[in-house]
Amino acid sequence: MEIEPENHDLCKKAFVLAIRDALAVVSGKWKLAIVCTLLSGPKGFADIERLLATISPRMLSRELRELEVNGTITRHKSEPDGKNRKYALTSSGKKLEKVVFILAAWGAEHRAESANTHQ
Amino acid sequence: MEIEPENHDLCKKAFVLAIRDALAVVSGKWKLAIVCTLLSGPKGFADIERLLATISPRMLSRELRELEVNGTITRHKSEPDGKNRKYALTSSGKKLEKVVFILAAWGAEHRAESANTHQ
DNA sequence: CGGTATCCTTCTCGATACTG
DNA sequence: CAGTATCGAGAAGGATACCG
Repeated sequence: MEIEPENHDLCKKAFVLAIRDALAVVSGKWKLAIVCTLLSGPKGFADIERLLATISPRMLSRELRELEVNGTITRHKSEPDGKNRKYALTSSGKKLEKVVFILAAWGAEHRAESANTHQ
Repeated sequence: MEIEPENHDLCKKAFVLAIRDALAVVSGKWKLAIVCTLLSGPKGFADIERLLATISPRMLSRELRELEVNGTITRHKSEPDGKNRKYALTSSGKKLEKVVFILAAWGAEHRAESANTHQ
């Protein structure tokens, strides 16, 4: 992922693809929130549901499925026999922590800056 | 923006607000792309339209307005008399460059990692 | 506990045509 | 050049109820 500064065209194919991949995870009302809950370790459906408080089971189910499909989390049975499942971040998913922090840092700074006569 | 590692609850109010602010800019099909085109300097409507190639004037107009409202870009007349306008990043908008790169870097890594039997 | 099924509303985005 | 107006399709999201 090298981008030459003088090349104004950040719309290079690889760059655009990368951005799109990232946004596929980052966009969606609950995906990042779910990732955040999993940063502290694997969780069950009900755990996440409780942490997010206002999410409906339908949405949680859908978002989990999408995160699983795109390789951000895994779903596995916690007991060999059991019905209990746990969701956990993949190695790639764990690396989202950095992204989340950068995003939040910018968001906070942006909010502060906009507060002062938006300039 | 300090977050204690042992505190699993990244759903803290300030953190969530920051994330939401960031996503308000980052989400939307064209917003980040527009920001990318402006990283190399102020541009006119038609310039951006041409760089993004497939965007409709309606969407460009809307996305520009939203970015302006949320303090990411400014719109100003380039000539004192003129009708020509230029869009430019605010200082806060310029700082998005870092975010974009981190996002793209993660996206590229994620894509590569998912390619290998998704683990 | 860990989800699905159904239904409905709203928001997003694109196409196309037109304006000062 | 720099947009706005209108329309319509489809995706996103929520409420609620129910299932193994």
